[in-house]
Amino acid sequence: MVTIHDVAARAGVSPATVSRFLRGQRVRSYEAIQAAVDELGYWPSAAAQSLKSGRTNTIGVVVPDITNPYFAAVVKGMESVTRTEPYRILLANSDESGEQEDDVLADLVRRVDGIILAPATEQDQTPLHVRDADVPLVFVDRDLAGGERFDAVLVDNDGGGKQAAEHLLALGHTKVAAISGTLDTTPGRLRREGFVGTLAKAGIEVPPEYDLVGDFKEHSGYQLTLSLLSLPEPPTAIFAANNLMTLGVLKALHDMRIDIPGQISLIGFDDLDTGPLLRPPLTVIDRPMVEQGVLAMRLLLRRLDPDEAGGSASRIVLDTKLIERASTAPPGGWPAPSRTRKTRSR
Amino acid sequence: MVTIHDVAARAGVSPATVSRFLRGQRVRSYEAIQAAVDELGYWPSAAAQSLKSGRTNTIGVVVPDITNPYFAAVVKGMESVTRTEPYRILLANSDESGEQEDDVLADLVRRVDGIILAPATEQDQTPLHVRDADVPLVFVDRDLAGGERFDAVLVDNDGGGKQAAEHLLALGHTKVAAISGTLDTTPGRLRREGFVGTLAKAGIEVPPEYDLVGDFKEHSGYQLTLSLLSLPEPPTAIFAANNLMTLGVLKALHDMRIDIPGQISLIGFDDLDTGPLLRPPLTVIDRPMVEQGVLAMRLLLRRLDPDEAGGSASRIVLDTKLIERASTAPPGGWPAPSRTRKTRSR
DNA sequence: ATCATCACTGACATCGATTTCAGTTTGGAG
DNA sequence: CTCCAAACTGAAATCGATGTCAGTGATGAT
Repeated sequence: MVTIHDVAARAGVSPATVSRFLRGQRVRSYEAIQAAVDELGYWPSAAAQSLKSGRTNTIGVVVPDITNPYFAAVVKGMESVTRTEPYRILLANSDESGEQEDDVLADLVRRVDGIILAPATEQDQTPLHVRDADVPLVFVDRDLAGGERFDAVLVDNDGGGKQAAEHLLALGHTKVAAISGTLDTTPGRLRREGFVGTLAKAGIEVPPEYDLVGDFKEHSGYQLTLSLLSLPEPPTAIFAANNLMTLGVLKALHDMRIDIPGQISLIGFDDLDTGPLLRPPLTVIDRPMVEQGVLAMRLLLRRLDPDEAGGSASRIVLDTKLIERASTAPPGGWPAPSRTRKTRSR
Repeated sequence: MVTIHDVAARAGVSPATVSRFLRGQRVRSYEAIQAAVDELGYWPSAAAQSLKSGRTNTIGVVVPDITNPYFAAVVKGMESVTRTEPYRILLANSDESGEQEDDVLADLVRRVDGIILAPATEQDQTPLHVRDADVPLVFVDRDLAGGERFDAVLVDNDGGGKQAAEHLLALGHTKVAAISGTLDTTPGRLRREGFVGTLAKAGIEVPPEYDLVGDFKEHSGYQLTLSLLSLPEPPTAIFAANNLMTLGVLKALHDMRIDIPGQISLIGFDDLDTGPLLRPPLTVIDRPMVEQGVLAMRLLLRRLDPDEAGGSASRIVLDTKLIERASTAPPGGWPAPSRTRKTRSR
């Protein structure tokens, strides 16, 4: 490895002068130094720089599942911000597991300047210890109980659940099932509350056998749908609380040859690239994805900027939006009460 | 920040002894040291360790687009391997651009112990300079001209193109279009060659207006399909060389109200989670995804293991597999010649 | 020619952990 | 009780870059 000493020796100056030159200060023998740098192909050691400066120029990003298109988009948004900065992203999967998250965080705090986290559960307090290590922490997608003093980029999950419920109500559904995500995550809990609560206000109770809880993974959407179909009286509409579970529901309905939306309407949370191309095109609650990553990374970089750091926590909450496609319709072929419906496809 | 000196002071020993204890050597006052470590919440500084050891315990991963489900799956595979190792993944997007890739690589070589790369182009020689920095390099998905001396995990792209062609031939198609990926990437070039070459051997030429080249992104699949449809004589089948372009084709065909496979058959390369759920379920050339990431990471870690390093380059080539679904059928409703077809759906 | 000023330079200490080397302590044998 | 080998310990050097500080050299004014 070629060090700053080698460059200094070849240029006939001291390492201090080479260092000054590299940091843009004026130096008498800059030509000789530049030549030495080029000829030796010198690049400063990141480890040595980190040790001296206390900064790693690295951001830790922990998501539950990078193959979930939502998180992939969020990470891409983050990446687009760091591209023009000296920062890089250290990526880790928690696999929706609190323990794995803990392990990974313990390791990350030693290596990064800041962390963006989508916590596996709301209850886990480990992430708060990250603060002890003086590593700024930003939440994205999911919040933490007691995490109010941290920056966060969230969406209005409750409002999204409400939009889904109102859509089904407007179509005239009364036998409505919810497949929620893990209830100790922010989106799992709030989407359900928004959905079930709105139905309750309209006088429609979701009975326990319709009020199911999955784990945000495709398989649970599939399984829970099968259990719904085995009920003596299956629902006429299903709300699935994230993209992967929605796919699971869709697969199960296909496998059981259920007509959508003829027999059962399906509304999901989070749009998919393939959303408009599915059988049938999915009605979903959509939200900004790439933008969430961009915002989260900007918040974090602001904390890392010595001029701008400090200040109270920024808690950004983005709005969700209903995208009506063809997977929802009035129940049992009955006409929708008092409302014109346009089926949209992108 | 609490250092090894603080621990040493509290335990009444020298830093050297603390260091030895932490590395598992026998030490007289291990109880006092352990207590001091716990009470102070000491974790060794990664930067200092890297400086001393010359290792960062970090692997750089550069892919063209993390939102492509294929690459997301590959990265997940890599992650599953590093989980049980002390290594972490530094992720970067090249966005299919050689220049961005160069920038990122120049930065990465200073920070990582090894790099896994899916090169943006086959021609770019920059990655070879990575070798100069003594950083082991493994290719995944895509190869580099002159990169034969590096480890690589690839698939039989040529064979995959051939499978696609044979499938369409068996169905009786003669007016067949190909939407290839960038031709200066391995998969772009080889999939086209396998496809066009196989058709040629069967006596079917793909005329220039059917022989189109996209950029692996959805939009190009969309645009090129529109251009195919505007021809006086559109093809009866389209082969799209990756998942995203296939979606673009599908959207274009939907938007133009083309019946699939009635008017045009579509076969893609790379399966999607939603593949079986699309309108119609897609016939594709499939290949291992997560497994490719696993294999690539294993190869790299082997190079990094001082006991096992060395040795000549491992070049792993995996097989592709045809998955027949409903997006392909004989042209113009004609019956397939001499072959029974089963439509599979997962 | 002399001196004050400014621009630049190099020796050295530093960041935190590890390793070497020259001790010191311990335990057991005699 | 003495001595020796084995086990353990701490001071100091090291990894590579950078910041401090006490200069050295150049420049301009008188």
